Amino acid sequence: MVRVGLTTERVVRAGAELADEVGFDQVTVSELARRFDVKVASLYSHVKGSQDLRTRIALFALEELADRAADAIAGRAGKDALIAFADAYRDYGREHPGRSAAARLRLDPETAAASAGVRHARMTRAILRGYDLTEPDQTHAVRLLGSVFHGYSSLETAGGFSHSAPDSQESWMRILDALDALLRTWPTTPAP
Amino acid sequence: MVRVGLTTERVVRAGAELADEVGFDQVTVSELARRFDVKVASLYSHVKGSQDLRTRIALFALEELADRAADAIAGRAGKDALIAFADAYRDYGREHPGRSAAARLRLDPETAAASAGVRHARMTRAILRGYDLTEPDQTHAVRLLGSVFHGYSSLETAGGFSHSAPDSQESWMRILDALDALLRTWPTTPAP
DNA sequence: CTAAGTTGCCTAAATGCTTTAGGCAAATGC
DNA sequence: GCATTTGCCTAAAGCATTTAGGCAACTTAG
Repeated sequence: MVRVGLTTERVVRAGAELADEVGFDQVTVSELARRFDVKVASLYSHVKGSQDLRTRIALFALEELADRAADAIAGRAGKDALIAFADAYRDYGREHPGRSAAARLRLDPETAAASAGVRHARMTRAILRGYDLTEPDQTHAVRLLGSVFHGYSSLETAGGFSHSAPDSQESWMRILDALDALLRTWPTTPAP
Repeated sequence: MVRVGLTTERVVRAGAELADEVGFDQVTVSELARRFDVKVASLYSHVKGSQDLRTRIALFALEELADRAADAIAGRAGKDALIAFADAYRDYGREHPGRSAAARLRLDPETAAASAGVRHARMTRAILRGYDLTEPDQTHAVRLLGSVFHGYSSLETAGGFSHSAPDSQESWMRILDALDALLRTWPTTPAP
């Protein structure tokens, strides 16, 4: 009996790769076992089950994405920072569609609170310090940016913007220009 | 043998209700059979299988949502129309989380092209006629609005905005104010 | 270096969802 | 009333999930 050297870490990482290949909701403990050339039951020592595996992949993706975003904004400010930050999200979604979908998994409140999700929120606030927003407008803006990054990435991955002009890259740049302009002139009071 | 009176229509509708109760990705042909008090195999005359069922629920949701959005914008223009339209999306997500998730299912290109998705795109363009955007800025704006509606609804359903101030309704209103302002002053050329 | 303990992977088995094949009975139409 | 279509059935095979219990291979202490 040869030991493959499984650990929770390695299982989750392989799960993330599998997600990128076949889609996050097609990730299965059985397929993972096949890839490790190991019996299914063996994985249950490292992962509580299918749901636990998915949650762990989600946490892993959130962490990885937060690391990338942090790298992207380091040493930048203002619009530069906004663009680098936004690009980190979009690029992650294009390079790792499965992990990106995983990062959007609904987590229960305690898990979410202990996840890298809070780093994402903090970084978004940091970006917004380059603009002149008072609380609670800053919170509204955090939610807007989250929605746009999340939504755009999701639609783009679903193929929503392919096969039609102008290309996605063009729209993305113009949307970021627009968001930058919006944040600089954020309407304090409802427009007439 | 009593006949229940199954049709594809009824099966799909029940599937949509099931999705709202247990979540779109927990929808199962078996559970549906249980609810109709019918054997599983019986459903396979009405639906090709699990994947087909999910796709049909997605198409149903897209249609229903398009109808609602169309009602919402009828007789309105400008910011009024924008808000009514956006609210239709958000309300649908809150009333029908499962169907709303279904509407975000990735469809293959031909299916998508034949779906109510194209009505959504057309309506979004109609909203934007109230603003002074030239092509291709209109397309960029369509994509931005799609991302925001999609993303906000998805994050809100995931519980992202609960348990923190200000409440989601407040943010939503301020975000729509901001989008309206943005569309009225859409930056034609990248800001410096 | 060996014995004891721990860990890693195994076999076995139950449960449940999916899907196909083929059959009988109820509704429908001539 | 009879034939056809349609609706739901039984049966069975395949695969994913999950738990229980076992043996072999590492690790560590004496």
